[in-house]
Amino acid sequence: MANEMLDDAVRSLRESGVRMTPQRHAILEYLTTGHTHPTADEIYRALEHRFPNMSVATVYNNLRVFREKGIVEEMNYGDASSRFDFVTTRHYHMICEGCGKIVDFNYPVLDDVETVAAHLTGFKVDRHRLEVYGTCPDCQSKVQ
Amino acid sequence: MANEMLDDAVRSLRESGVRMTPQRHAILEYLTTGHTHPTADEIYRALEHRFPNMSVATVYNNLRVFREKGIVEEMNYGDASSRFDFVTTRHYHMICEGCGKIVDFNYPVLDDVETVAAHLTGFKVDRHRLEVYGTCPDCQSKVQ
DNA sequence: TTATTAGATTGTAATCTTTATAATTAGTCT
DNA sequence: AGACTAATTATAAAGATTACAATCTAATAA
Repeated sequence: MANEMLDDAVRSLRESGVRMTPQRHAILEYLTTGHTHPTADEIYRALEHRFPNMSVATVYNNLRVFREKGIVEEMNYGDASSRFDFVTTRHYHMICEGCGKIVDFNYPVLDDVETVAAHLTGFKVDRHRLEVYGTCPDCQSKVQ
Repeated sequence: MANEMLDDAVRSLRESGVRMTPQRHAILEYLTTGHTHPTADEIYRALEHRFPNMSVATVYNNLRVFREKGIVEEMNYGDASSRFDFVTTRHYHMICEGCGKIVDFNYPVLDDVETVAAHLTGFKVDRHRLEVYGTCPDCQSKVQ
């Protein structure tokens, strides 16, 4: 079972002159294998047994590179640390205010907002970000 | 020229049992007089000449109170510190990726997104947040 | 295959933002 | 005015992220 997302990312990075190191590859692998929305520290702790000498700075450096190349999206929500999401298909985020859980959901891309916003502000629009906040089913049942 | 927004905020806070101190009043005043989207530190520095003994903690404490009461909105965007926005009418934010400038723009509230998201995820929806990123006119002319 | 070189990693310290804590001060209510 | 309780202050601490210099290594080509 090949990991196409991983392969694509590696290829795309190589093509733009980014070297592939074992640590870098492992971070990409982690992001593309079901681990959604981790923090930098979560990635670091998940990989430190494979790379006992890896520095936290390496995780941050790579996440910055990936962000700059459009491979991952960085999210700051609330007061916690940043979370990083491998960019695949366009989706938005539903965030639980109780436990911080993040769930993806699909919705038609809001192109009209970008058009209107560009017209009103004079900005050259690049992208937008939408997050919906609420209470997840687990936290709903806990409160009752 | 009275500041209605300020008066409303003070009244609403008083009614919910929040005491009005000179520092607290000054922070509200700052937020309602044309200073949009400041950081906690910007507020602190703007007021320290009037309140030489004021602590940074006071600014943070008050911003938390205001946020809990729905008087201000806290925004974390990018890697910088939180910015705080006095809540008036519903609006969204356009953010410049070049210089960090934030401009408000109005757009019909995206109720439908909340409904769909609630249906897809099972969350109980509370609110949403939308930000558009791009390049402001100033930065556009600089780049050329 | 080896040498080269620019980029990547490491380890650590430093920075920056935000929160915690305890003591003091000061609004608000009666 | 007095009492009660919240707010402020000052400081320390925590936590996340970045800076930096030294070392290492992936990619390239001889």
